[in-house]
Amino acid sequence: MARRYWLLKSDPDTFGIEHLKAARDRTTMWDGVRNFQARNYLRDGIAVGDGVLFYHSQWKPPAVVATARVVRTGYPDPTQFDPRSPGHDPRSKREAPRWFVVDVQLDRELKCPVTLPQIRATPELQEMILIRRGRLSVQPVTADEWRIVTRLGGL
DNA sequence: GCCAACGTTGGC
DNA sequence: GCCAACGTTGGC
Repeated sequence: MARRYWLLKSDPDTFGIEHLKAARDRTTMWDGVRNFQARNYLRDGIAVGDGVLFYHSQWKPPAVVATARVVRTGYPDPTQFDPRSPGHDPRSKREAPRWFVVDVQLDRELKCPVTLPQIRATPELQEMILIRRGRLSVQPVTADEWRIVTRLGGL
């Protein structure tokens, strides 16, 4: 299967590019997603080797800041079983987990972040789910969109 | 911090 | 199966 592309949003106050750079192997488990549509992509859609646009949400302005690569896919989010975790979900059972994660490894930091206003202002990017439908923290990106965004970012 | 968009939940 | 209530997301 051809390599596919995704955009993953994270609030940098919780987990941002600086955290990822500091992580062991520059790799992190992408936990905490609690939206079913996003969950389905994490569980069923994303494959090892797929490309990731790392996006800082809740930032001024929000922006794509780096590319990353998927290094492990589709396993249960351990935080859902942890009563002390903010991600705890009492409805999750070990044998029937509700929430899933992938592992991503930092690839390249963009030379200049590609901001949401910039994306909105780019005619070729009008079909991005980021624009068409907000509030989805895991979303597919086309190969064309990937190429345009990374180019705007100076890669 | 507000609130709009959207999805899930649950009473009936 | 409808739909109002509720929770989450995320731009502003």
